[in-house]
Amino acid sequence: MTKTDTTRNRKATEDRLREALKTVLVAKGFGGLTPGAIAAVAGVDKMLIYRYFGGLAGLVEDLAQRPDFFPTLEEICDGAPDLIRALPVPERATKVTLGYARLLLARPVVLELMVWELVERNELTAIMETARETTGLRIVSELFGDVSGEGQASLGAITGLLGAAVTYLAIRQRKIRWFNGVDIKSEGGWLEIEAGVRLMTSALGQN
Amino acid sequence: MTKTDTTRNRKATEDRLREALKTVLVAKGFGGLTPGAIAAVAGVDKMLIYRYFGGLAGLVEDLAQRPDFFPTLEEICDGAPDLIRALPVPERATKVTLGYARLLLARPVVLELMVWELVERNELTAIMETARETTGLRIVSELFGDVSGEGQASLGAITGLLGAAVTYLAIRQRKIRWFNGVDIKSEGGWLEIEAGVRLMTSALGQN
DNA sequence: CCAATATGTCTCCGTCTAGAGACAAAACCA
DNA sequence: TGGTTTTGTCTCTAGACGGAGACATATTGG
Repeated sequence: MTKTDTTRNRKATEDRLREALKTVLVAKGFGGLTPGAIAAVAGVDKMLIYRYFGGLAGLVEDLAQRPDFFPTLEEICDGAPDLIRALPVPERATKVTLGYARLLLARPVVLELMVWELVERNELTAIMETARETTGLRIVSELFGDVSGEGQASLGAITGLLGAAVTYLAIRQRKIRWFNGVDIKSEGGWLEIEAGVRLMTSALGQN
Repeated sequence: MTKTDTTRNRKATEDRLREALKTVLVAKGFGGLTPGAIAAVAGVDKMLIYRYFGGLAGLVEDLAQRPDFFPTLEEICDGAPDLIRALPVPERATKVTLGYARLLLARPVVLELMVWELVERNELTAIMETARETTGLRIVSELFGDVSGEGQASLGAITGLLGAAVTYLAIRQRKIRWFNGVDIKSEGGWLEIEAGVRLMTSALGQN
């Protein structure tokens, strides 16, 4: 008889801890991410975090390395990368940038980990950072591999600027509504941003 | 006889604490910013932070509200706002964006406080945030007040995107060298970024 | 059915923290 | 000079933290 009970069930307990990790991250931020807080939310003893995951770092790493955690190429393209690749470069860059932004806005846990990367470098943030840098480069090359020699500017710098901008705004809107007069917590604000991105990408791919 | 001694001199002690605050902020980040750590660097007792500044919040506020702390309009324009205002919009936006970025890169303490704003909202970050939002808007209006109706995109969204991008990259380069294949810790990387900004601003002001 | 193992709880320790309060000594002032 | 104020140090409390270890109980396998 297979166990689906919730008592004395390791898998279920591990899942409770994983869920509690996300809850605590969003509620208190990474600064309040303590074994005691997670265990309290999960309703178990904090010692199980050490026994099952080797500690807090192991638990976070387990979460961050799930394939569905960080935005993927498929998600950014809404499942149809070929449709995106067929677009002219300015519209392609706009769609990808905003698609990425929308995904980030819908993933508060990811945003919290991305802030953590900006604050300190430890075993956790190092793992997340290298993983995402390589996948990020792959996504750019798969979506813009045909673009080359944008005047004096490299492809990495251009896509990086767009990605940096929306990443910053997505992170910032968690705590602060206004940035430079734009309401980054509202749908209208992000429509303004989309128009801005469209304008700034309009010069792309015209060499 | 005026006191310039360092013992039993309140003003000198206050300055030691102010300097120690900056040292600790850069060395340990805002997470390690404790009264004990600051007092240890300053070589005085932590209780003086409470007595002279009303606590840690007062000390940080004292630092952040110095007029020469955050980048000003004059600094961004390198002392000649009129020269900047006379430039065509694309070059103006490029120069201002990069000038702002260079100032941030040279001010690690400011960067640390800006990360803090992204992480949590407390009495300190609230003060810094509102102060900088208003001055930021003023700077944009003074430098780009003549620009209006950029197609569908608002001025705030465009300058906001540029500012957000370089702010994120400046914050990120403290801990992580690479972003999207660009070495944001090197001068060469920032020259790439400058070229990218120039390309993206080239469509501005052509309506 | 009984022993071995897996699961979960509990207590304990050493460390760090913010901050109050008592105290000592130097400076200032009448 | 001697009292008052300012400047600085020291001790103390109360709480949170990571994490080790002992312990209790449920499950499983022979």
